[in-house]
This record gives sequence, structure tokens and C-alpha cells, in this order.
Amino acid sequence: MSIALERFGDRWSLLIIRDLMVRGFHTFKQFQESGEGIASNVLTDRLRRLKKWGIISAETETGDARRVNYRLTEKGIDLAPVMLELLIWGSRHEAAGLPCAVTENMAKNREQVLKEVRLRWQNRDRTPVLPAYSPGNFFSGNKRTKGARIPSNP
Amino acid sequence: MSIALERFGDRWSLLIIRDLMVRGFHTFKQFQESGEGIASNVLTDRLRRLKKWGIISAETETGDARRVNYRLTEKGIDLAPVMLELLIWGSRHEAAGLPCAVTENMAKNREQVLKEVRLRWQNRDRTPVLPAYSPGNFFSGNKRTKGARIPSNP
DNA sequence: CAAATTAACTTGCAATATGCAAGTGATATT
DNA sequence: AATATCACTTGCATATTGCAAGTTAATTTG
Repeated sequence: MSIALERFGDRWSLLIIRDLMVRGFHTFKQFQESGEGIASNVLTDRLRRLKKWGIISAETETGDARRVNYRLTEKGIDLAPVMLELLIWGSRHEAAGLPCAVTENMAKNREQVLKEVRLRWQNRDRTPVLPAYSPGNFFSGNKRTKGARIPSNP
Repeated sequence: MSIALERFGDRWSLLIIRDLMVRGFHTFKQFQESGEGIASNVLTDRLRRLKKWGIISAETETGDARRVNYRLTEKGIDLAPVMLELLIWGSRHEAAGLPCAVTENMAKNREQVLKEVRLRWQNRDRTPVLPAYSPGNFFSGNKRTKGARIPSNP
């Protein structure tokens, strides 16, 4: 069986990766309080597994040794195309929080979007890709389109 | 939380979709005997859920009322881009059964590959995308490249 | 500097999901 | 008519997840 499918065959792993990728999450607490409802013991386990698999890294913050900063590795950020396709699919086929116009625009400019996401990763940019969050949505889950800088037809 | 991620947040759903998409599976029995080890009660449940969500359809075969034919819907086949990106990611970052040359070729010809997959779906073509199966691989899991008609640089 | 707070986990136990082996019932084949 | 096949069910053991309440180490506060 495909290793890739085994990796993400649970309720939380992909969600954690998405939150790291586009919502700017980087601490244990943020995941816990995100409202998604992951139990702390499971969160611990998932972060550990993702780290073991080289998808995320964990390093204690310089200046506050209580905090641990989680971050996608190169391998992790390489999942961006998967996430983007899932976003587009969800927007087309499931009730979505983002207006279809926005996601269809993303679909037309996949390379652009992915370039932008990777740049944010390189720059350690922690602002959410879309500013706020509301349920039912994929990327950051907000209906606002303002601030979603990503796709503007070239 | 994203509906798309909720849909596939279990061990088997994506695997079933992949098997329908590229391995030519279409019966309960095939899934059971595929060696992936899904329990029959869970398989029943997953097929039911996927049907409920409109991702697959189920119809009893004309001519043999015992058989049920499972098939991806339009919504289901639209997951092909997600699957393809997962395949490419897995090939780059996890031990893969397919030679990287093949998957990188697919990565260069995504549109081609997707067109081919959709055509197979339209034609109800049940031959596996890649002829045989070996573990550790994503699409059909075979190391053979012969018969993988999909990517040939244009 | 002692007390309170914070962040990242652990622990114990209940609830849920999954795995397994053995059915069942409706066709179809021999 | 007997046997086999196919798509499920059922009952129960095991594993995973969810929940609430700790624990530990590191800051912050008064």
C-alpha cells in the first residue's frame, strides 16, 4: 500500500499540515485552541509522527525555552500542490467557505499560488494566507477575499 | 474544519478511490482480496459513505444480480489531480515503487496524465493504469514501466 | 525572590472505531 | 437439487481517539 496514503490516513495529519502551511500556526497551543478539537495527547502523537517522517521540524524558541516552534520541512512544503488540489476540489464539490471565484482563480494560476506559498515558507511568513478563519473552508477558511493576495490574473 | 479533509481523514477512503481510479477495481470482492487488508464491515461502511457523499456510485450488474459495480462519479474522478500530486510527492519523498523517472515524467505532463485518466473513466476502461501491483507504490504499484502508456514526452 | 502563570506535554479512563472470524441471504452455476 | 459466489452482517476482541485532570520546566508578576 502506498506510503503516501498511509501517512495521511488519519483525521488530523493533513489538517496540521494545512494549518502550518496557510494559517501560520507554529505552536502546540495554537493547534489546541484552533477550535478544530484535536485532543492534546493525539496532537502530541501526530506532531511526533510528522517529525519522525521528516515532514515537520520542531525547535525550542530562542528566548523562551517553553515554546516549541513547529515548521514544515522542505518535504512538508512540497505537499502544497496536494493541498491546493484538495482546496480546488472541495470548492467545486463541497460547500466551501471561499467563493468559487477565488478558488477558480487559484486553479487558473496554480503555479503562481504555489510560488507564493513557497515564498511565504522561505520567509517564515506567519500571517495567514487568508486573514481570518471560518468553518467549512479549506485553506484558512475565510469568506473575505480582500487580503487574499495570491491570485490576480497576470 | 475543511469538509474535504474530513472526507478523507481515515485510512481507507483515499485508497478505495485510488483503486477505483487507477487499478480498475469495481467490486466488493476486489477490494477485499487486494491484499490491503480492509475488513469487510469497514469496507461496507466506507463504500456507503463515499456513495452518500456522491463520490462513487453503486449499481447491480445487469445479468448477474449478485454483483454490484462501484464506480467513481464525476465528483470522484475530479480527485485525480489530488491523487496525482500525492503520487508525485510520494515518489520524491518516500520510497516509491515507481521509478522516479516515470513519475517525474508524469510531473512534467500533468495535463496529459489527467486527460488520460479521465478518458479511461469515460470509457469505463478497467485495465489498471500500470499493469501489476507491488507494495510501496502509489498508483498501481508496479516497478514495470512498460505498459505505462501515460507519459511520453510530446 | 516567591507565587502565579504559561507552554508543552502525560496520564487514566471512557467512548469510538477498527480488525477478525464466522455467519446470512439472495442469486447463479453445476 | 446441491453447491458456489457475492455482497454484505454480526459478535466480539483490540486499537485508536477523546476528555479531563494532572505534571514539569520555564517565564512573568508582584
